[in-house]
Amino acid sequence: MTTTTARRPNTRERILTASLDLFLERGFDGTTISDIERAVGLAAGTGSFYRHFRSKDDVFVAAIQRSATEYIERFLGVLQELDGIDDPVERLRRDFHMRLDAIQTFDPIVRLVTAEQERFPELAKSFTAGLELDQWRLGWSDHRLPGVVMAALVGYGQLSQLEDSPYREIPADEFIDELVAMLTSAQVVPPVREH
Amino acid sequence: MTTTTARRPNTRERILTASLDLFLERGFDGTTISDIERAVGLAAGTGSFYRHFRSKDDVFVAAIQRSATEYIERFLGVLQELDGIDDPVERLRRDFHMRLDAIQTFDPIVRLVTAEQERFPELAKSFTAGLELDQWRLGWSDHRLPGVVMAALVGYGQLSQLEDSPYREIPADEFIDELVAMLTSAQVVPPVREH
DNA sequence: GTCTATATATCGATAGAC
DNA sequence: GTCTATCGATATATAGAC
Repeated sequence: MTTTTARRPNTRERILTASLDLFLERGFDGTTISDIERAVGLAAGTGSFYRHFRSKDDVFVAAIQRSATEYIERFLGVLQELDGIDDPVERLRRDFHMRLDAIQTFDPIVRLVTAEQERFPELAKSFTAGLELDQWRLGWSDHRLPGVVMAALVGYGQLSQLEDSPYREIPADEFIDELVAMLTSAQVVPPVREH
Repeated sequence: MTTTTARRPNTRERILTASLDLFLERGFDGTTISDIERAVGLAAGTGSFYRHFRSKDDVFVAAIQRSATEYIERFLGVLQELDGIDDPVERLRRDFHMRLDAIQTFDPIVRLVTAEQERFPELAKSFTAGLELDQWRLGWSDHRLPGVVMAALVGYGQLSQLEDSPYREIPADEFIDELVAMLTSAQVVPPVREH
């Protein structure tokens, strides 16, 4: 019903998703405009791409920012969902699963951004803003366990994605259950959030 | 005293170190031969580089492999040094410090290699061979704590290098001491190595 | 909105004079 | 061992026909 650009042709959207895949796979320099055109069904080598984006830099920034938005939205969504859970232990478990999912899903994108952060310095902030790791506000001096547990979760997220890592043998459920058990037995189950 | 190539002119060596810095900073594609020539004092744009290396791929592989060698040598050196320590707790502490140091020092290089692993698949193995994370051979089914602790160490290594991370406030000494304390109080202090 | 054709620039690499 | 000059390939981006 709008008359501007939301009509129908989603070529721009398809370029956005296809180019993100290519950037993740081959990096910024390793991806050519022709690659992007080919990926969305346009003839490679022709400048058809430029009817949808002004430059290669443009589509990179747009693709990353779209991911960052999606990331933060998912993060906040699950966080809201968590508020409906009464049992603090179960809430903690779900919280860990959500964080692990976020780490594993968006890790490649974060790596891409950090790899290209000399060229696009402002993009790095799009992600660091979303993930507040010290949400509990339990300082290191008060209790050490939460800090260790959170680090372990991040470490597991990294290690379980490595090729020959023994952590691939450990299911995420079990690892998280162990972290939750450590916290509960030490009686350190903080309120996950307060609004 | 040899007559082959070990005479004096260290231009090759200087290219090696300079190009590694450039690759780390700008990536493989982002670094040009002219950049390398300029960095070592040769006239940019002339092919003087090619009197020392046959191609850009060549210098990349050589630079990475040199780093991998240095990495493994340091790793094994500290490991040998560790054998001279009788107190198992102190040995564990030193072991953790060594691993953390390795993680933090070589993390940028590992990131570079993984980013470029489509172009140089064989290089990825240069590093994974060195760092055996399940050295203890304590499986997850036997004891869970060592797996959690090792993941925490890796996670701390990553998190303490992030810009705005609260983990920057936690000294490595304290974090490692906490991990060691957790293991000792649970009476899980494995022999770090057997030869 | 897509293609043809092309301008412009840069990069990796080589041949050859010094 | 370093520089001059250059080839060939490929990349971003543009102008214009359809």
